[in-house]
Amino acid sequence: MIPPRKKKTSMGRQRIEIKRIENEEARQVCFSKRRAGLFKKATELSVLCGAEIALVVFSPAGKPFSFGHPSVDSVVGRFLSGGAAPTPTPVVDHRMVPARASLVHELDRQYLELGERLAAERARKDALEAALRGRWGSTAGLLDANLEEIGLVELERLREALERLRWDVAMRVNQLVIEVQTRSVVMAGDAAAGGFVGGFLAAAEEGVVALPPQHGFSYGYGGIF
Amino acid sequence: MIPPRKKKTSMGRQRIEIKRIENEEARQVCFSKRRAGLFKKATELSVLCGAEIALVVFSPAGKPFSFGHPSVDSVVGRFLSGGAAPTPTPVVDHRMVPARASLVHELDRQYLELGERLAAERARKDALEAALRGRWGSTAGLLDANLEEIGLVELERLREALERLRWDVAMRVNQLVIEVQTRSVVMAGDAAAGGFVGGFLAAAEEGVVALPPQHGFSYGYGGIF
DNA sequence: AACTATTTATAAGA
DNA sequence: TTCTTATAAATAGTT
Repeated sequence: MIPPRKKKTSMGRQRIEIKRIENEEARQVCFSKRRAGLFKKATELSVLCGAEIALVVFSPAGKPFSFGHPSVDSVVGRFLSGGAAPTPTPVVDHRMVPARASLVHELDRQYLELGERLAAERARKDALEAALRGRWGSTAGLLDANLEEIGLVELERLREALERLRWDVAMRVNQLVIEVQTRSVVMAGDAAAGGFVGGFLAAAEEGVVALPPQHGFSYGYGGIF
Repeated sequence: MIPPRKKKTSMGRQRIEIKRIENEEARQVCFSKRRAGLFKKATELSVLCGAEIALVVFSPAGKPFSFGHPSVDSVVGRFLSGGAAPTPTPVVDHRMVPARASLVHELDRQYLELGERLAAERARKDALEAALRGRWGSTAGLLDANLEEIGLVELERLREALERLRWDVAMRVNQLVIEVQTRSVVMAGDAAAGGFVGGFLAAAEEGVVALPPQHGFSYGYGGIF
């Protein structure tokens, strides 16, 4: 019996790397699909487990989507007003500020955060020095590190270094973009070959400009970074 | 020919109806798994498409979990204020607390002052980092190079390496948070002791989930990295 | 928007 | 909880 050979009409799902999709159209398509999937998952979680959920997503184009159970407002409200602890704040690293700070108290929080960070910088400097030499000073290097074995202190060190590197590279790239732009005719061929500059020019055309993140200064909270 | 009978050690994934799970334990297990999945999806969406996302989830037990890119507050703030572009400085809603107006003003001044002092402190730290950065590169051949002299190809390679590393670190942190959460009781005492680990644990106990590492780069999409 | 081949997520069980 | 396994569900690349 001859198995009716069905021609493969599709390559099927391919594995992809989780990093920014540079192609604009592909990015938009992916966004649409995954947004749908994300909202579905959120809905299922709230139904299955009775969990309260608030989900707000802005598309790359700036269009807002939201889901809330019972409602975005109620959940966000509960989250924001959850723990305005007026009591003695234990010494907490600035990055670990409880995620429930109120939007209204944001300025207060940043003020405290700065103070805490300032103290933390001083207090941690020595430990930092030790950790650095001990772990990274003479090893194969940052890029070869086995993340599984990295501890919290080293992780923090890594984060800071990354932040700084990212900034340095971004600056260097901006410079290159400017240089390249001034001789676009000459570089046209090379840009296409490398892809990197081309991508940046494309980004530049979108009006994208790397902001100077005051060196390791993080506004974000509610997370490690 | 006797087909080697493989005993089915598992029923595999079974299809379930999307309705409230009445069994409390099963509900908790499901919540844990699906929460992890949901946050992963949210992270992937933000990375792949550069979408701004705020996700807040309360477990059946009332424990809060959150994820935000760039931060929960910034996204929620943008959402509440009608889709305006996110501002580097989170919006403070004065309307809700009119009595605080002057206080806010004063805080604002002190805030700036603190920032200046912090900058000085940071400068010292930078010197240290610079030195260390040089050593890492000795093997990798990238990090110790003078960025001024790095060409496009190398820059692209560096970018890719950073991209990967950034993701790995974020994942590793998420994993640590999860691990730590499972020992919150044991570690509770240490958390109060303060310091980086203490703060980390404190944050973890509150269900804080690591943010995607794209802080410092402004408008949701189009960033360099 | 629809179609599949695959990858990914996850329900059960241990 | 964590690990495993079989299977359901999501989705990347195409049409």
